[in-house]
Formats: sequence, C-alpha cells, structure tokens
Amino acid sequence: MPELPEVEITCRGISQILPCEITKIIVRESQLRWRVPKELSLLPITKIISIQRRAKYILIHTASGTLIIHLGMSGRLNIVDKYTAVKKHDHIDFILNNHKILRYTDSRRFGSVHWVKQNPLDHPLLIDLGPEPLTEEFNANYLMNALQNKKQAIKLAIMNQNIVVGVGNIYANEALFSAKINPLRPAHSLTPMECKLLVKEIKKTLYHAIEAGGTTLKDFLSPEGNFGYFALKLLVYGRENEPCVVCKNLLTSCKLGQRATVFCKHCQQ
DNA sequence: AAAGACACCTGTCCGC
DNA sequence: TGCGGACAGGTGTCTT
Repeated sequence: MPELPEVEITCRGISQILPCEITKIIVRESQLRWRVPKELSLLPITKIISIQRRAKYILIHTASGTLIIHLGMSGRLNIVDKYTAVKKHDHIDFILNNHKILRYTDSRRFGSVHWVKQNPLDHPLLIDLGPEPLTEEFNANYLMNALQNKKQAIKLAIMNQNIVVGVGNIYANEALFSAKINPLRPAHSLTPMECKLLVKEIKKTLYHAIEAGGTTLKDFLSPEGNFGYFALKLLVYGRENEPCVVCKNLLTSCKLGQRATVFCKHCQQ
C-alpha cells in the first residue's frame, strides 16, 4: 500500500494522538517480515515524544527508545477507540493512556516493527538510505551524479531507496510520465536537463499526492479513516490500454523488475 | 560490482 | 459456483 505520501499521511494522522503515553503493547502475531522483538510486550509505560518519517519508515520516538515501523505492502496504522473489536489481521495494539489504541494491521505481513534505544537512523535498514525527495538535497546535480554508470532502467533507479527514498511503483510510473521520460531508458542516458525535469516531477507528484491524502487503491485509509484521493488523479498507473491523457494513443505496459510499468510510447522518449 | 530473480504472505479478480 | 493462476502499494537476500 504505502509509498512516501501514504506513509507521510499516516505519520501526520498518528501525530494527532499526541501528547500521550503508551501504557501497554499487545502483540498478537509476532511473525511479520522480521520477528517483532519480545521486549515490546514488556515495555514499561513510556511517553511518546515525537513522530517522524524517514523514507517509508515511521519513527515513533518515546522516552525510552524508538519504534521503527514499516508498513510493507499492506500495512496500516489506525487510531481506534479502546473497545474496537479486533479483526483478523490486527497484529499489534499500542494501548494509549487517552482511551485510544494505535492498531497495526497487515494482511500480508511484509511490514516490520523494530525497537531501538540508539539513534534509529543508524539502524542497518536505514543507514544506507538515499536523500529525502522533498528536500533540497535531492536535486538535479545529485541525481545526475547518482545515475552515472548505471545501466539499469531509469524507473528501477528512482525506485532504488539508496538513490532516492520514498518513490515506489505508482509514483515512479507517474513521475516518469510527467517528465516525458521512457521508463526503460538506461539511467545513465539521462541528460542534465532531463535529470532536472525528473527531479521536479518526482517532487511535484509526491507533493500533490500528499495534498490529496495519498492514493487509495484498495484499502489505504489515513489513521483517522480518510480516503486518499490521489487515485483519481493517476495518469498512467493502472491505465494500460487506455488513451494517454496528452496524445490519446493507447498506453503501453510491460514488466520491469517484476513490477507493472505503464507509459506512453509516444510522449515518453 | 551490478543486475535480475526470488522469497516472504494474503486477498482479490478474472477466465474457464 | 468452484478452482487455478496472475497480480497487488516493498525490499532483503540469493544467484548469475
């Protein structure tokens, strides 16, 4: 489900529970992508200090350590009333002191929950991540440099979290369409002008998606239960064999790294 | 060293 | 209606 905009919407949503304390953590299913640490169930009452997003990770800083949460493909964090019935894939409850529960739900269990006492950014899963796309650090010069000698397709390169974080399959397709760049182009073949345009379109696409509350394809809702309206604005993703919004030729699809890739052969060179 | 395939898991949809 | 197969928002690890 979640790329950067959906994770950002999730972070903003759960930030509204502050100020509060986690009084107890109930782990019903500990086998996620990695085993949820046992010490979570034994955690003493701890105050949530702040909530931060890094790439597609949610960092919940508490007085005694940091929870690192990744939503995988189907993960969700919802704020629910403390008497809300537990459903099939509700794996973890973070019980709060304000009559609410922060509930982690994940049907495919590709997500993960980690607990660290040191700087979460030093965690092995986070330490090699590339720059945040919505910062000035991600600019045309940086991208041009990062793509040097990369023969792989440009779409795979921008989905590589070591090059730039947060861009997944939907937004890679969308940003490349907006930048009029063919997703199959070798990464190193982009000109400085194209890098500049692609950076601009990645930022714009992510920014608009956040504004729209993310993309709801099947089951993404904000922690408060709101729909993500960016699905209505998708120009290529999920629209194979439909007419291009610009030139009306039918959109082409292919597989790239086993992921659906949709583009306009005519507009994207 | 880099690129590609595979694995993890469940739900849904489509064609027969 | 039932069943098999393909596919889905991610990413670490294994194989070439």
